[in-house]
Amino acid sequence: MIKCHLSKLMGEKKLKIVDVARETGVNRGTVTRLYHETASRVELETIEALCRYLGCDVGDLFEFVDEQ
Amino acid sequence: MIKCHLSKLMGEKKLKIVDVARETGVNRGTVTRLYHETASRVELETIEALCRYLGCDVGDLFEFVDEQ
DNA sequence: GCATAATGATCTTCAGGAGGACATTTTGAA
DNA sequence: TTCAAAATGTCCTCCTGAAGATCATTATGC
Repeated sequence: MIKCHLSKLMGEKKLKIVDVARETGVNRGTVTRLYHETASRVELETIEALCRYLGCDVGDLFEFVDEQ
Repeated sequence: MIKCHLSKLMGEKKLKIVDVARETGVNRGTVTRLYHETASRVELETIEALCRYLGCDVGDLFEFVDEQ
């Protein structure tokens, strides 16, 4: 599965969902879905905005977890 | 921007688009879009299949390139 | 206690990926 | 070189889910 670490990254910086949505321009519903890992599709634009805002790379945000 | 290194990864292994599509179960059109970097949205399921098949992590497949 | 902010949940709209079909190009064997 | 099969590019339709807005509920702090 692909694990999204947005909640962890946000937690480390004590960020709120509204903060991330407001500062990145990404829709709040989208941030919420990624935060709770209920998203199954992502816009590359969204990934870019989050990486830029969080100062991280794609690999920090998403991780491939092999669970055969 | 978010750069997709699928073409590079495929080139290193001398893989064809059909190979990747057939082996991963991902639609050929989707592989083509990622190969030519014309995709703007990705299914997490697709990323998972590609990572598993290529034996790489998400960060190897997608890279955040800051170009302010 | 109350006002404000934050979050969760739901609905509609719509862009674009998924999947399939067809045309064209490339490849390789005869 | 010729021809058939494979690979790729392109176009079309369908359908999912992000985007955006709104409302109800919960949390925060003054």
